[in-house]
Amino acid sequence: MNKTRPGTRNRGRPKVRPQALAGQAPAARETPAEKENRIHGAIVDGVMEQRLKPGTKLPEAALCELFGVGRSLVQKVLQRLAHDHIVELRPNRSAIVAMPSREEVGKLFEARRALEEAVLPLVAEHATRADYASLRRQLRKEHAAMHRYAQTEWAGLASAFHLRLGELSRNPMLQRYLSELISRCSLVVALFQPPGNATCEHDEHERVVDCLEKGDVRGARREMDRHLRDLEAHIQLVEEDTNLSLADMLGLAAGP
Amino acid sequence: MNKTRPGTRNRGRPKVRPQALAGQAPAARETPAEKENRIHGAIVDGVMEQRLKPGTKLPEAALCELFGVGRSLVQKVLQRLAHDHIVELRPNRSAIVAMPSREEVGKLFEARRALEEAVLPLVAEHATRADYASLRRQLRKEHAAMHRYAQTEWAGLASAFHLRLGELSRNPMLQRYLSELISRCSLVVALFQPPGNATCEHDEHERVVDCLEKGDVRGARREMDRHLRDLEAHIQLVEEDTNLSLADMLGLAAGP
DNA sequence: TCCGTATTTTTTGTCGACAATTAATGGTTT
DNA sequence: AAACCATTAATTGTCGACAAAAAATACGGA
Repeated sequence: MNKTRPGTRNRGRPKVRPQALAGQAPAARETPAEKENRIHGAIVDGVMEQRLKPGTKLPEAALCELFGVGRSLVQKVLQRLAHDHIVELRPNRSAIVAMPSREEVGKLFEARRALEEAVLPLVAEHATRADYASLRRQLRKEHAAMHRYAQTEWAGLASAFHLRLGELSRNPMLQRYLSELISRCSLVVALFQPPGNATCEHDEHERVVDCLEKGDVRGARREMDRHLRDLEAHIQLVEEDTNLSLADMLGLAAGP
Repeated sequence: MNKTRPGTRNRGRPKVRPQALAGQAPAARETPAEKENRIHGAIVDGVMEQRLKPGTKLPEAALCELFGVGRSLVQKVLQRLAHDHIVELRPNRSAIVAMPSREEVGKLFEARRALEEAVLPLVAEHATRADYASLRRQLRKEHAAMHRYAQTEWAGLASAFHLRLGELSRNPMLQRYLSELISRCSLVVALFQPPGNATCEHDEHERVVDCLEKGDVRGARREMDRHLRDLEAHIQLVEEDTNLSLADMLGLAAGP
């Protein structure tokens, strides 16, 4: 089901380029946690910016060389990524970038709607006037980016809005779950959305804030639900294959 | 090598008893995943049944000997437990059983209420008559256990009810989040509830099912909210220290 | 006796080595 | 050629070794 072209064998598969990490040398003294976050972040960024497409193999040895660390660390990071559903971890096989099925995507958005709505009452309960002001400021930036056609930036700001709502719930657990779902959603949105075909949401975010500020939680939930269904409706499935090197996908290409 | 003789300066701290794992010998051929689950399960059980109290240190070396595995596996399991917030992982220190603060407990229950209510509409949407029947059957068992004063069994069945609702939502992500929150709640409930002082919930679970079956989602949510607030209200904070051995806490005491 | 410091012991962080498993290759037969 | 099986190569699973960090202990002076 995966192999769309049965005839082609091992063509331009992602290969390691050992000198790639020279450009991104690790900082002077790095704490263990920083090391781990550097690797984790590099992979997450690669996935989010579509350099690492779903199904790409991530062999431990390659990552070790690219980041200049041992396998223990790489394994720990992969473990973490697997828990966030960013990579898929199969026994005795290379880890691969997660490729959610259409059904999973449906469930994913369903879960996100449920959680995002569940968070709104808490936001309304805790948010101060200053919080709303900062939300509005953020929305202005978002609008600006959209009209500048700065797509990646806009995408980032758009999910930042939802993440901020998670913060404003003042509940660490719900916030964490929500961020997880939002990340996964941006992943599939980025994935299934050919560049240039951005969902041009008018001001659905604004409407949510309007309702919240009026104290109309019910209305806010309704708007949010609509907004998220809109988002889901605009994605479409495409699958392809490139032959970039793994180092390139990770943004670790050697400098000039 | 390791000390084989009882410590001369043993102040009753949890210590390792190497022969303890003889009673719980690993099965003939164990797949890697099974191995991992065995360890994970043993610790989870230990925590859930209050043998492992919050703050108990879990040194890697001790766990290695107890379960007869290397440190890699133990580390992986600890990592996983940390992600579930069952243990706390501090850099360069032993992992300890998680000890949630009072505030965290509050937020925890808040999150659980939010999620548990968010799940109910989906349950109402997907559940068949057969599902409700099986729910009722489970409730009868629960009742029976309560009237038999089988506390641990009852506690297990009670959370099984909530877990079942998670299943019936037919949404893997929400189900996972909910299980996580439920586990943590049972942890603190078990923790803060002196044995014998069980919360005697009358039939709050039944009422939720009643509403669901009538299609009254709103009412179900109200009942669930009340039920969970009741539960939270009955816990109280106590902290103490025992001097059982780690092997005992893990239920790995030597056989006959 | 109490407190701050030096030393020893315990414990984790990280790595490479070897075994086990899976994928890739090559050769043989139909 | 295509399918099948044996062999080789690539990759993960698991472990113990060593170094670094923290804790526990021992020591010396006020």
